[in-house]
Parts: sequence; C-alpha cells; structure tokens
Amino acid sequence: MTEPSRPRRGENLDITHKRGKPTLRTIATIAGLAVTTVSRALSDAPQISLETRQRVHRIAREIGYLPDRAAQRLKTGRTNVIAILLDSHEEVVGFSTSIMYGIAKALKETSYHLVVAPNFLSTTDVEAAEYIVRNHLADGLIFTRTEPLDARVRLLFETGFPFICHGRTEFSTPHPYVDYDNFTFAYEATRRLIAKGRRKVAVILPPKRLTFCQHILHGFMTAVREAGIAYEIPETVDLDTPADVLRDCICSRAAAPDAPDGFICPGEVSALAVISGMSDAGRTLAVDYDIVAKETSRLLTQLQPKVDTIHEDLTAAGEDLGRMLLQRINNPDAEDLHLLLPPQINFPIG
Amino acid sequence: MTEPSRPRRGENLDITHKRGKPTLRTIATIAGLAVTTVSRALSDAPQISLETRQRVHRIAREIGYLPDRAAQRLKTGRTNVIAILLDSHEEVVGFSTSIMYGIAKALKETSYHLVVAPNFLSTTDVEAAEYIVRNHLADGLIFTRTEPLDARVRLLFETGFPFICHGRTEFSTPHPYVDYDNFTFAYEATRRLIAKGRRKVAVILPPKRLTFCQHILHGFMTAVREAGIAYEIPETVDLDTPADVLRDCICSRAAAPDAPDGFICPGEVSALAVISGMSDAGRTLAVDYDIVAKETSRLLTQLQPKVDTIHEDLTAAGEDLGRMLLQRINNPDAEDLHLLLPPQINFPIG
DNA sequence: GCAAAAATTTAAAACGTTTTCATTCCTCGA
DNA sequence: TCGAGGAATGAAAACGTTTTAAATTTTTGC
Repeated sequence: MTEPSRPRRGENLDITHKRGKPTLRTIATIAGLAVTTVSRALSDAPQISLETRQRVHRIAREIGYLPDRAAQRLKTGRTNVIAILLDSHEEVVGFSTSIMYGIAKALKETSYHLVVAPNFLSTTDVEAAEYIVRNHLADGLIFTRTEPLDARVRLLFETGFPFICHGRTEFSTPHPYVDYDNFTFAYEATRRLIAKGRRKVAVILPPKRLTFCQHILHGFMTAVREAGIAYEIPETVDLDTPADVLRDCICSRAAAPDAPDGFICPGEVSALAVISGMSDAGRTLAVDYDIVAKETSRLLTQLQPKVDTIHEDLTAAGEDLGRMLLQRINNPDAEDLHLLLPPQINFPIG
Repeated sequence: MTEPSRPRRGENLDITHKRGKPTLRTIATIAGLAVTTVSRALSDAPQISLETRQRVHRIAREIGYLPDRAAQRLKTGRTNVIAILLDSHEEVVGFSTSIMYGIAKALKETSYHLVVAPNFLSTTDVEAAEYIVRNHLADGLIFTRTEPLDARVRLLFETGFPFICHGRTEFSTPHPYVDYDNFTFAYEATRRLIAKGRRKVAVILPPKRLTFCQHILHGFMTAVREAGIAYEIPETVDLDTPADVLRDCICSRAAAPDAPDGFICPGEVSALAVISGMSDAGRTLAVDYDIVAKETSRLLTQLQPKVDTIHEDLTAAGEDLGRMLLQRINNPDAEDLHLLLPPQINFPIG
C-alpha cells in the first residue's frame, strides 16, 4: 500500500466558484483530480479505483455538493421528470390526489420528480399529452380514464414515448397499464344485492366512452343473467352527471311501481345522490332498497344505515403506476407490464 | 424600401443538426444570421430590427422550433417551475386537487410548470421545503395549512426564496398569502344556527396548531357572546379526526340532556360524521338539531334534508396563489401581497 | 527486463442557450 | 469629407455536466 495520493501543492486555489455553489470543478480542485474523474467517481463508474471513489464521495458530502439538474438534463437529454395528466372531471373525492400520493411514494429515493399537467386547459385530451412529448417536458407520462380507442395511447405509442395508464384500452398492440378489476367489482356487487333479496337491480354506469364502463357493464350483466333477475340501466345519467341531476332522476324513477330495489354505485357521490333521491321519494335505505358502492375514500363507511362497499385503493395503484413507469423508462423494450388490482370487498361474499 | 435581406448563397448547408431537433443554430443557418441575433429576435429584445424579428419568428414557426428548457435553465439559473407541497392529511374532498387546478390555470400561457412535492414523505414539514430550496427545484413555492409560527415561512423568508401560502401565520414580518375569511365563515354560520332558534351550539375545530383554527374559534366565540347563548367546544376531536371516531364521539355526547342542538362543521366529512353520529343517537337533522357546514365541493348540497352551507372556492384561491407567486418571483421587492377571500354564503343572512 | 495488456486518469468537445463586449454599417451634422 | 453616434448584428465565453478518445500509470505474461 502506498500512501493515499493527495492534492499536489498549489492546486487547490480556485475552490469557491462564481456563485459559491460547489460544482464538480470545486471537488476536482480540492481532490487534485480532473472533473472527468470526479464525475465518474460520483456516478460509480467502474473504471475508478475504490480509493478515489471513496475520497470523492467524502469531499462531495463535506462541501455539500449537489449536482445541477439543468446541466445533467442538457447533457443527457433526460429530464428526470414524469408527468401526470390531471383530468378535468369533478374531483370530489380526491381521485387524482390519491394517485399522485402513490406515484410520489414510488418516486421517493429516485432522482425523479412529478409534474402535473392539467389537460382541462387543452381543447382535446390528446393535446396535453402532445404538449408534453413535443416539449420533452418529461421522460414518461401517466394518465387516467382511458377509452377503448384512446388517442393518447396511440400518440404515445407512435412516438415511442414511455407511458403507463390507469385503465385499459383496446389498442391493438398490448400496452402497459394498471387497472382495477371493475368486472369483479360489478359482479360481486350485483350478487350481493341479489343475495340480499333484491329483485330488480340498476347500475349507474361511467360515461360510455370510458373503457371501464364496459367492464362494469359486463360484470353487472353476468351476475344478472346468472340469477335471471330483472335489471335496469339508466340511459340519461352517468357517473359524471352532477349529483343534483342524478338525485332528481333517481327520485322521479323511484315513484314508479317497477322501480329498482337495488343499486350499484361506482363512486361515493353517486351513492349519496341515489340515497338522497330515494329518500326524496320516500324510500328507506336497507328497507325498501339496498346499495353497493365503490369507494376510494372512507366516506361511505360512516353512513347510517351502513352501505355495503367495495374499496379501490388508488394510492396503491399510483405506487404501481410510478414503479412500472420507471421500469419502462429505463428499459423500454422490457416485456409488457400490466397489473389488474383486485377489489377489496367489505362484506361477506359467497 | 430595399428588398428584404435573405440568406446568402451557400450558407444554409448544415440545417439538420445531430438529432433532427431544430435549435437556435438551425434557425441562424437558415436565416443567415448569428445565433445571438436569433436568440434576441425570439425574445423580442429591443435592438433587433422589426424585419429581422419577424423573419426569425416566421422561420421558427415553420420549422417547429421549441427552446430547450434545460439549456435555458442552465444559462439563466431560472427553473421555470413552481412547486406545491402536497399535504399529508386525508384528502377526501380533493383539497389539493382543487388548488392545483387553480394554480395550473394561472400558469397557463406562462412558461411555468407545476411540480408536486409531497411532504408526507419527509419527517418534518419543513424538510420538504428545504429540499426544494437546496436543490433549487423550483423558482417559487406554494404550501397550505399554515401554523402561527410556521417553520416553512421562516425558512423561506430567511433564504429569500419566493413563496406564498394558503393561510396566514403570525410571523413578525408580513408575508404573502391567500387566505379564506374563516372568521366570517364561523361568525355567520353561528348566527345562522342562532337565527334558527338553536340554543346550544358546538363547533368542530381544525387541529389547534393551525392558524385558521384560531380564526374559526374567534368568529364562533364572537357570535356566541353577542347572542349570549350556550356553546360547546369538543376537546378530544378535531377536523382531522377519522370520521368514524368523530361519529362515535358525537353519538355518545348526543345522549346527554345538555347536548348541543347546533353544529358548525368546517368540512364535508365532519358534517357527514356529525349527521351520522346524531342519527345513531336518534336525533333528526332539521328537527332536533341543525348544521352549518363549509364545503369546498358540492357534496352536501344534495343531502336531504338540506344542510346550510358556506362555500369555499379552492380553485379560485389556487388561481390567486399562482398569479401572486409569479408576481413575487418577477419582482421580489414588490410590496407585500395578500388576499382575504370572502365566504360564499348559501343561505339568507340578516 | 520488456512489450503488451489492463487499469486508471485526463483533456477536450459537446449539449443549447444567454450575455458581454466588440464590430459593422449607416446617418448626419459640421 | 470626416468623425461621432446610434442602430443592428456578430464572436466568443460561459452555465455544469457527460462522454469520447487519448494519455498515463500499473500490472501481467513470458
């Protein structure tokens, strides 16, 4: 072992640079090394001797060196940013927030950050995605509320831009996604109503253009047909219908003799609206009718009488989305990643 | 008028650069100008002749030039990013999302983007802010849920980092903020209950460490004292208490003979929990007791019987926050900016 | 011992802007 | 006709990093 090499005399002059902020050059000067070597040492490149690597790391820590993201970005072309398209629909139960929490969790300890790009400011939903891609504002993109033939999926696929979506499409090529098993949600929800003795069930569907509307419809219809009972699908309202309109609709329908006595509500607001509308019509929950609702919060669990709920954990979904997008960015040719999250059913099934 | 100068022969050779993406140099080559001139023309610097400016702009548009943010950022030291600290408390009614929408609205048409920094990943709330400042991740910071002596405010003030918060502090120096007039909310809410004939009112307070808790308390107490009626302030629960715990608390209190017959609920979830808890105790809304609630959504307006609400428009607040932070960034020495937003009262006052 | 190979380290160019300072080209007054 | 002064443009350096290719030192094989 020779004694550790140290800065030769007279080399550590120009320590403090222009604006005091330590850079690679600062470290290089202190250590008596070339900037190149320092850069390599910090990024743990293989050719650097262990001793040098350790020394550089130590100095960096001591003087509080932080790499300049702008310079890294300029040089490498990587932004270290992933973006999420904030959707324009009424976000009453913190849909986006929950997902963002999950994503942020997955991004922790990485060098990535999350920027939000609200697509409600663009005229079409694909425009916001296009903006991200063209301006290279991020290395990857996450978005929600997919449609069967989603213009965003096509755009991103064509441009080879890394992405993952919450929800599936029918895009011919398989694409990465995280989705919730809405078929099972609707299937088990419907069976629950039937098990409770309800004989005419209705479902509030999401807007028809969204893929998961089909999944819910499919689950619903499967259970209904298996049991051979009556059903109803309101045509004039959907999950995005303002709550008061939905309430009025439910209320006027409830007056008729052949009104449904069971409701599937894939969201908190729709559940409240249905309860409210039925109440207007003089019907009592758990007596005259039942509800099974999907909730992403814990809002409904406190209602009285208790509503049967199936939970969707959006933060967990966000965490998967973030994790899988990072994989995708670092290895675009990896085999296709997708995930179907199981519903958490808060009532006895069987 | 001489004929417009045009690229001299043989100068427009190296149009397409390395990776096809047009840069200032591409434009310069096409226009037969220096990169410097093009840069100035695009940023509408004064010394450039009108004709050159227009020509450069036209070429830029034609070839689809987009400035490289990383290079701009490296050179100028400005990130063109503002950050918002996502708070860790249960976001059941889309608090952050609404604010972010507003901010994004204010940022549209500017060159700024919004990144979210969840502070729930740090151990202390000031840590996330520190991280932003130290890594120079943004040019300005927005955060919510301020405390009277807020460590974030102090940190940002000391470092001279531009910021604005949603809510006030008691920091000795005046600081920029957007706040909601919670005094008036509580005052008018309490008066409404009294006007309805209620004789013992209670208020669910926010966590005591938050500044706006004091404002609500003050408004409440003022109205109560003016009317000289009884009141009650639950000590063991607050606005962040899980809904089921709050419900149980309300329920057990409702059993006593001296239970309150009026409640101020500064949030949707607490309102639902109170209704639910009272219902457990056999009390009927609008008959045995009344509620006045603050809502940031339209969730409660559909309840039956109707609950009196006072609305807080968080998207509008976000828009103000964004706008004012930008002002702050561009002119740090501008006189102090603050804004107190009036409650929107959805019942007749008098 | 000596050339070749391996292990380290380094110089220099590049990423795409902005900015400082110089240069050119007019116009105009004396 | 000359130079001053202003308007318009340009050359070059700089921001802080990564990367290519080359240089240096050390190790190895024989």
